[in-house]
Amino acid sequence: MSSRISLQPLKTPRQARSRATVTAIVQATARVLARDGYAKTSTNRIARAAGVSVGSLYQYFPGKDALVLAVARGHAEEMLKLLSQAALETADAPIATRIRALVHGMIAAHQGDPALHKALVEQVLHLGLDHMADVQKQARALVRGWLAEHRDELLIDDLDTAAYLLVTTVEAVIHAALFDAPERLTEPAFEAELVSMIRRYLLGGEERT
Amino acid sequence: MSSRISLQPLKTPRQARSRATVTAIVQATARVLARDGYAKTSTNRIARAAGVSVGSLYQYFPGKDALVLAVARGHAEEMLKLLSQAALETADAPIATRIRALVHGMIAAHQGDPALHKALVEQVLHLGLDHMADVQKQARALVRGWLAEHRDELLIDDLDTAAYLLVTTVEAVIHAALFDAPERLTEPAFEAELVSMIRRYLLGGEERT
DNA sequence: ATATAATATGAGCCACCGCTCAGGTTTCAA
DNA sequence: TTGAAACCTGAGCGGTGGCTCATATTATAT
Repeated sequence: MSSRISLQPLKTPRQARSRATVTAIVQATARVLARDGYAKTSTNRIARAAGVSVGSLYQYFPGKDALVLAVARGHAEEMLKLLSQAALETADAPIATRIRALVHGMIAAHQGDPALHKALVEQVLHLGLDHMADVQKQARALVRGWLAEHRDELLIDDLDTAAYLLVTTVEAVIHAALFDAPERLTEPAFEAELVSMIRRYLLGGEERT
Repeated sequence: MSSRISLQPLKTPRQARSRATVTAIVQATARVLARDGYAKTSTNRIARAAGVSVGSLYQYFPGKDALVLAVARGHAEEMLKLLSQAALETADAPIATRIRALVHGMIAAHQGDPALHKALVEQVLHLGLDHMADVQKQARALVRGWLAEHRDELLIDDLDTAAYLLVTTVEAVIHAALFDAPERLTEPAFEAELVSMIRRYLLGGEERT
């Protein structure tokens, strides 16, 4: 199913000039993706937006997919950093607070450039998730570790499945909202409800919302 | 953003022969979508797979998108039917049972043709969700009504937000699993965990999984 | 200063895609 | 039986997209 074609950059730039070219191309990819959406994103367009010729583009990237993947990887790593940072900052806070912080962070991270996120979700599905498998694995490991810290306070037993479910749920729900009603992401009610779903899943409790 | 172009079929077939052609085309669309994925799906391919000429195709559908939408709509309505049916069949059962039945039904419905579902998710994102908005609205209304039936037993207050969150979560989680690990859908642990997340969200409770 | 490697250019090839249209075949009603 | 309407056909048009390659420019090493 998933192509085994390498999507890694081809030649690694040696001079400062070419390194600038490469970053310009990646940034342009993000811009075009955000502005024109998936369908209208072409290598020629990207090259033009980067102020670079198509030839240069193909000197460093094997094709369109590699570019998109590069952008997607960058963003995924941003998310990952954000996640671990939020976990660190709330290290001593009660669990409920930590949950809120994590969910809030994830939602906030998607506010920035919704159009880009939409295009990326679309494209990543198209390319196949296996190219992002490692990043997702890291995210799950992070959450799993965090669940383990609070193990005795939690209702769940199977930490692996729980971590998978949590990561998937938060990501998927945010993405879904992004697509069919971006303004919902800013509504406090939405965030609060997602938080309380997770909180009750992990902690139980009879308190109403 | 979203095109206002009508995606309805153009001419309505009058003779039995042409009705057969139309259904053959729609079915072929589903097959090609499932087999070749979004990228390689073209009108010529669909026509060939349907044993029909492109010309015939364009006599009944304004374009590629209309075809995909027709398939997507069909599947969405199947889901809807399945949902309301499951709700009816468990009308007198305790809530926990109903939750399990609904989740199980949704998961089971995606077992059939995972590849087709993948392609559809991809395509629907690509076309814009607004074309499916009515179906999703119906689904939310259904769940909302079902929540209202049990209102006094539930911890939630804002039924609308809850319904939105529930529909989105179940759909999104299933789709996510479909993409990065289809076999997970068959694991009982996965289903059980999703069920208990929802159960505790709605009912609270301290019982462990 | 000069040779060599690294980098950049962009017109254009080829393959494919959505879609049309002029002309054939089948069905139906009178 | 016959004419009109419904239906089907498929070569091919216009367009685009991914990608290459012959050539030009710039950096580096000696």
